[in-house]
Amino acid sequence: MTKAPPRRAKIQDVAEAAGVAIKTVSRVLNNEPNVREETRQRVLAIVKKLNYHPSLSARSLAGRRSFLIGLIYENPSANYIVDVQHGAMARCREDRFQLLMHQVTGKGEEMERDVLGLVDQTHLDGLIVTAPLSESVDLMRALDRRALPFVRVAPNDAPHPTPYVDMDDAGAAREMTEYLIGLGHRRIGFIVGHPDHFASGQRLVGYQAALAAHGIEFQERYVRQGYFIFESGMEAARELLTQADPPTAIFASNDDMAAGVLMAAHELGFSVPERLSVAGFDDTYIAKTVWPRLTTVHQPTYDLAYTATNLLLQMLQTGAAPQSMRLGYRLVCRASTAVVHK
Amino acid sequence: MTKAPPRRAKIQDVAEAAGVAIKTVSRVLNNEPNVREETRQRVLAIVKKLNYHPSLSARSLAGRRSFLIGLIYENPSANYIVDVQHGAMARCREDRFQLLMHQVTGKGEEMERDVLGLVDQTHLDGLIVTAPLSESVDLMRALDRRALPFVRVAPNDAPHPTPYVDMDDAGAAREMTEYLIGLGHRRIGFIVGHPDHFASGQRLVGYQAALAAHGIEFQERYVRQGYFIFESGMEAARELLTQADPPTAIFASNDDMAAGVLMAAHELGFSVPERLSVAGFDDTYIAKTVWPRLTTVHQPTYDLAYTATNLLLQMLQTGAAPQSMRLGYRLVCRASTAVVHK
DNA sequence: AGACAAATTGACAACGTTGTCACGGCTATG
DNA sequence: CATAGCCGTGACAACGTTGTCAATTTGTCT
Repeated sequence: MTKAPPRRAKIQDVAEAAGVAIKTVSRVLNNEPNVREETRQRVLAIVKKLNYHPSLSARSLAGRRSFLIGLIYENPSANYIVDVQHGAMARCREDRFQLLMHQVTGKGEEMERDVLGLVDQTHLDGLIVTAPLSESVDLMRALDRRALPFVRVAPNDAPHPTPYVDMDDAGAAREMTEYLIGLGHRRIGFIVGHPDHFASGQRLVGYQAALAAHGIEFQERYVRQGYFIFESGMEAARELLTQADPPTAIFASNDDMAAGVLMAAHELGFSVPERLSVAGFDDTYIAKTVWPRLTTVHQPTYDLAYTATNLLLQMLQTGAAPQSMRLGYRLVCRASTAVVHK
Repeated sequence: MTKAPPRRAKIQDVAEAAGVAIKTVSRVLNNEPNVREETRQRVLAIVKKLNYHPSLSARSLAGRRSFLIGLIYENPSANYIVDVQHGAMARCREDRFQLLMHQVTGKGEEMERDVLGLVDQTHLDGLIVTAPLSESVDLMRALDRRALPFVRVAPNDAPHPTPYVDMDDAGAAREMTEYLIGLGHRRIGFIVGHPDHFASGQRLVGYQAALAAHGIEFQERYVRQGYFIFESGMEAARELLTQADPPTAIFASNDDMAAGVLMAAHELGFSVPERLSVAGFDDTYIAKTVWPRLTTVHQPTYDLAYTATNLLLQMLQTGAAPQSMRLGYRLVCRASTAVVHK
């Protein structure tokens, strides 16, 4: 019954079985040139037969790289970060890299220590930095000092030679605002995202640009500061809706806050979308599960992460920094917005 | 300006600076006994001064363990899995283990190949298996064959010597059902969870037990099969609500499905909780963001994962399988349930 | 003081790969 | 027909730790 667990095959076993030197096996496994096709096939057959898998540790030690990539994030909504994780994971699998997720604790120096601790302990080959961590100049400098390749899934606020992947936040926000204007709305509330995020400012810029383009006066009283979380959206909406001449539409800088707006609207008796239109941003899972379903900007979260990981792997292989990329968005019109009420 | 990136300190550098052998440094770093306190302090000082961090690869290679733990999951809701991840991550950090998340693709044999591929390639020290993967007897056997320690975050349906961490699904479901009965409901709909999950059956058992205890006849027509996702809850609720004598309350086996029930109720004009009470299960983020907020069972997701990881690390250190554990739940009564309408 | 046990330390060989370099055989070139 | 160069291959030394075991120091008991 109890069979001793079979010893793991090592490169030597494969080499002996194939009648070649271990170095040749190594060459085959790493797709190095200068191996005769016949030899390559013979080795591959044995590898399969023995179910041989090279030891990550040995490879790392000898090859001076860990095949480990880090993904650091601060405190995003679960739906968002899971998409990011899966995008990065998918790309890593293609090249047999492993992904180490790391939720960063603290701010400022404490945050830096946390990240550098991870980097030092695990000897990562590269790092994927999500917003708003990507906005810390100090962190980027520290990573440079360690000569650690990294890419950012975030808009490039502070110019840095490192590549990044982003989307046109300002353009998307402008388009959404224009959509609301097109529905006849003139008093449009806006809830700003977390001040630590560069994207927050960009989305505000887009909102303002749309108003200006349509000759609508920008009014401070229709703008509130939020923090990308549900409660902050609810709170902001309460303030916006309880003033005289309340907005007929509210555009929140992400879906979580937009869901908060819905909650406040329900509490205050504003029916959506009859008396109040609500728009979100991101198109995360929550947008489809609240009632009414949210009109929002679809952000290609999965693809952003996949692409960022792709750039990072390119960097590791070529040693050179590839071009940054900007991915597209698209408006998703659902049930939370409608033509303005009389 | 451009300073050559300083070579990483290695154990030899520490040893020389401290005037001891590398083995002594190794002993200090691994908290091994038989090092004089004075020596220990001297070494630690140098370690700090040089910002020395042992190489994971070298440690793994020499020590024959990877300090890597896998966490595999299938396709759970984002809110749930993020809690699991963070619970496991927190415990890993305490012992300087790293966590490798892995979303499993496929079912049956394909799923097994996927998991074993991960295990073989990374040479994991241990694995955390979440439901419903934990229900595959074949997978568990395969892990045994590889002599890989693992724990399950799931109820123990198929007895296996490996420890698990779970909660009392049947008891919780029974309590929630009794709460609804206490509100005067007699026609209580129930949406079963995904059939692959053992917990689904347990929750149904709890529902049935509550009905029986209060002399309420169990009726098939008030029960529908769901799949733990939003759409399936919505679909099931549509069916339940459009029959003659529809239920006055619906208990969904998780929050995502309960949110779907709310959506269906809105569509069909059933106001919640006035005409229909709705209860969920899990107490994930979604329960607090839908309107009305969901009455649900709080499941200690984070703690389940933390505890499971703790058991796994104990296993790795002692070599023996520790006791399985059962954690507590609690009813969270919010706005989606009310006394039955006339 | 001497003898023995325990605590502390070090030398050296693993661990399983990849990098470097050398070697023989073959092909193309003059 | 010699010669240079490339291709395919292998021998062997890293890589930076931990495990083993022997050597040395320290402590304890007569």
